[in-house]
Amino acid sequence: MRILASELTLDGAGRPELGRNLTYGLLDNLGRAIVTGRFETEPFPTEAELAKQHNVSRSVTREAVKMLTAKGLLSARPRQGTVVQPTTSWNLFDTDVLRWLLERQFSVDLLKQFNQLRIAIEPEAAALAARFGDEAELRRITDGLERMEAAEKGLDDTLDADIAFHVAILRASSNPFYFQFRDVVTTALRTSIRFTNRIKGRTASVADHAAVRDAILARNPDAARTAMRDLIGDVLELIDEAEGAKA
Amino acid sequence: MRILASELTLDGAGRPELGRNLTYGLLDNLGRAIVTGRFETEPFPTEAELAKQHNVSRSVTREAVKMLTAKGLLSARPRQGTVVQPTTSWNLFDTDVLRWLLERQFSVDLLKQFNQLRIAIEPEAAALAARFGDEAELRRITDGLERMEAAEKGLDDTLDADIAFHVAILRASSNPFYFQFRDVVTTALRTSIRFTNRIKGRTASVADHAAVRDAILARNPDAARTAMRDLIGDVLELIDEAEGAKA
DNA sequence: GCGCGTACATTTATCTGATTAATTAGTCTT
DNA sequence: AAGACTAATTAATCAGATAAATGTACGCGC
Repeated sequence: MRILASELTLDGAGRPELGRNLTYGLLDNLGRAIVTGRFETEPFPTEAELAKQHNVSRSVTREAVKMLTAKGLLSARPRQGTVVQPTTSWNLFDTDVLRWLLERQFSVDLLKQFNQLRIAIEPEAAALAARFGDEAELRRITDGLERMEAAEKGLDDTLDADIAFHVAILRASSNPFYFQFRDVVTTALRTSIRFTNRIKGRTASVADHAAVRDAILARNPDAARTAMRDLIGDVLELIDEAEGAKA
Repeated sequence: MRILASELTLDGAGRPELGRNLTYGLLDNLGRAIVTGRFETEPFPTEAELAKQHNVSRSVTREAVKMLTAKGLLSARPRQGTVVQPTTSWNLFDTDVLRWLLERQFSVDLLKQFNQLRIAIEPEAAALAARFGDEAELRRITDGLERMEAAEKGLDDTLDADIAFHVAILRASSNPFYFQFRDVVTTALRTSIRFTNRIKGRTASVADHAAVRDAILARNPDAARTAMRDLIGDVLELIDEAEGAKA
C-alpha cells in the first residue's frame, strides 16, 4: 500500500502535524523527542528504523536528520549510526530548538536563564539604539510604546505591544547580532506573561517603558541602558522571589 | 563515467574540500557562495541545475539545501524554486555561518559588531560567574589566566590562552545561553588579534585579565562586571580609533 | 474589457532499490 | 601480543520514476 502525503496531514490522533510537508513534520517530531530526552535512555534509531517507524521514505528521514544535524542536535557517521549531541552543542538561538525547549515543559529555571540573557542584551541594545538608531528605527520604538498605551485602554493586545517595543529596540541597535535575539526575547516575553501575571497582578508598566524610549530619543545611551536594566531587573527579581518562595 | 566520492576529496585546483563527504562539501561551497552574495545578481539554481553543476546526485543536493534552510540561508518551495533569504533571517550564531561570514573578507565593521556584542555578554557573564560559578568552573578561569602568564614567557600560545580564559568565564556563568557565545568570542578574538596587533604592538594585558579573575574568585559580581567591561571597552576604543583614522 | 476558473507547466517532494564508502569489531597470523 | 586481514554494519550516494504544490496563461462567460 502506498501512503500519500495528503493522507498524513493528520497524525494518528487526528491532530494536525506541524510543518508543511513530511520532512518538516518529521523534523518537528524528532526535535521534540530529542529535547524531551527520549533518547537518553534508548539509542537513537538507525535511518532505516526511523523511516519504518514514521512511515516515510529514507529520503525524508535523511533530510530531517540533516536539518537536525545543522541545528547541532544530531551527528551521523557510518557504522556508528546517528547519535544525539550533548546539549552544549545545540544551537539554542535557533527558533525551532527554542520552541521545542519550551514545549516540553514550563520551567522557571529556563525562564530565569532567558531573563539573565535579556539583562545583558537589551540594556546594551538600548544604548546602541540611542547612539546609532536612525529615524525609521526610532519611529518603530515610539510606535510600540503607543501600542502599549492603547492596550491600557483595551485598544490593542498588551503582550503584542510589549513585544513590538522590545524588538524595535533590538532592531534600532543597528547591529545584526542584536536583532538575532528577537526570537529569544519574544519567547521570553510570551512565557513571562504566563508566569508573572500569575504571581502578581502586575502588568509591564508603561511609564518604565516610556523612560527607555525617552532616553533613546534624547540620544542618551547611559540613561537608556540604565532604564532598560531596571525594567528587566524587576522581572528577574520577581522570578527570584517566586523561586525562593517555592524552595 | 561514474564519479566516486574518494576521487572528489580534492577539488579541481588540488585543494582539499571542506567537509567529510560530498554533502558537507557542497554545503560549504554553497554557504560561502550565498554569504559572498553571488546570488544577489543571479537567481539561485534549481535543484536539478545544482546537481549537474557540482556533479553530485540530487539526494546530496537536496540534503545540502535542507541544511542551509535549517540555518536560515535558504527557503524552498515548489514551482518558486529555492531562494536566498534576507540576512536578517540567517542564524548568525551558527558556527558555519560565522565562518563563511569571515572568510569572504575581513571587515572592520563586522569586527566592531562582534565586540559590541561581547561588551554586552561578557561583563554580565563575569558577574554571573562570580555569583554562581562552581569550584571546577572557576578553576578553568584560573587555568586560562595561568596559561596567559606562561605565554608571556613564551611557554604557551598567547591567543589560545586568551580564548581559553574568556570561554572559561562563559562556561562559569552556569547559563547555557551564555556558553553558546563561545564560537562568536573565539572568532572575534582570532580576528581581533590579526587587527589590533597590526595597529599597535599591544597585547592583551595579563594584569587586566587578572583583575577579572580576582573579582570572580572574590565573589564580587559588580567588580567582575566592571573589570570585564573595561577590558573589552579598550578593544572597542581601539577599533573606533582605527576606523576614525581611515575615515 | 474584465473577472473567474480551469488547464498546463515547472519545481520541489517523495518513494524505491541498488551500490559504494567508512568504520568498527572480530579473527587470524606471526 | 601486535599487527594485518576479514566481515559486518550503517550512513552516503546514485538513478529514475511518480506525486504534490503552485504560479502562469489561456479561454470562457458576462
